[in-house]
Amino acid sequence: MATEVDDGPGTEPAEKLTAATISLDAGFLLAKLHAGGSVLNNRALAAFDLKERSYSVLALANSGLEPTQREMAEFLSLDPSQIVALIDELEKRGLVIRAPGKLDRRAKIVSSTPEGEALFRRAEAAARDAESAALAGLSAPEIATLKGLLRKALWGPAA
Amino acid sequence: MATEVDDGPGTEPAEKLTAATISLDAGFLLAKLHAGGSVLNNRALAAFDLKERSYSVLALANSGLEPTQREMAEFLSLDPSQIVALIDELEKRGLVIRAPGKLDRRAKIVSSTPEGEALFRRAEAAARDAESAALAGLSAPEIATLKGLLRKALWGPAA
DNA sequence: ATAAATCGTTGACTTTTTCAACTATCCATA
DNA sequence: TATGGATAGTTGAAAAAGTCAACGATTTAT
Repeated sequence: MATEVDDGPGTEPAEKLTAATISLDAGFLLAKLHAGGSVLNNRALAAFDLKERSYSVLALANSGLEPTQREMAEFLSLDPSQIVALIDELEKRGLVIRAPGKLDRRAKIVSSTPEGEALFRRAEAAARDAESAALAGLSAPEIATLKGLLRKALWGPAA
Repeated sequence: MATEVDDGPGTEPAEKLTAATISLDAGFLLAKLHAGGSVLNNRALAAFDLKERSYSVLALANSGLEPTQREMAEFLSLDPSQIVALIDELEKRGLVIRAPGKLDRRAKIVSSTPEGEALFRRAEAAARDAESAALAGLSAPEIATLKGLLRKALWGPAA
């Protein structure tokens, strides 16, 4: 991530390079939209002393799905050691707790404290607003279509 | 990014966490699909001693649009200093050249050498295959819709 | 019982990102 | 037509993120 995006997408200064063939590349488009959204997201989450990463960990801890750290790592496309650091931080702040896995005591299940849940609720609302800003160029049905396609690409028709 | 993705999407081992509300978050979906695609992309580009970053710079140099480094930086959501390093590398390999801007001599226009163009053609084909693999879960029309929505979100209905 | 595999953790290492200078050049305007 | 402020590229340093191999504790397979 770097410069650009000061007031959300749509405010860019010309973008003559959109004519380059790389702007038809899905990977590039995903990266660029993600980059712009990240700026807005992190800006919104900073009010809660969270970043995209710690927010997503907090979200999984709040899911009620009792995820292990390993599952979090895989789901978030992060190295297990990065999860350790993120959870250390959240745990230190009293937002999540580690508990030994019920049927596998090697694993640790991460869940949210009441404080963590309260913070998550507020952060979630802010993140939703940031997403709206990042996708302001799309209508509600278009956003639904977009998300549906992304989900299908990731997990197939099932999910 | 990190672990996962060994044979493209659709080969994941369960993904129980898809039920978490964060998997409805556009930012998360964009990041995750991009992460998976990046692994495939970089794997494919490694055969040409390129990474996603250097490939995208090479692509812009091959666009015929005579981009300046600044324009590249903004378009690729990178810091200008990162562009310097990427171009240094490509220039050292004889794939691109810097030329002073015609009407602004501060700016440097980056364009491709014949060698750079030849390499780009081959790398482009490999990148296309990697994209197909990353989006294997979608049909051709769905991919077109997805790209269209991403482009619209970024640049509005025009582009 | 034993061996191999897995989970979380640590620490080292590399890469990427961020940011503040600095030079050269451009632009505005007095 | 000078002069001041902005902008393009570059450099270098510092912070953050990513990669990877090892280890103890535990589980699974034999």
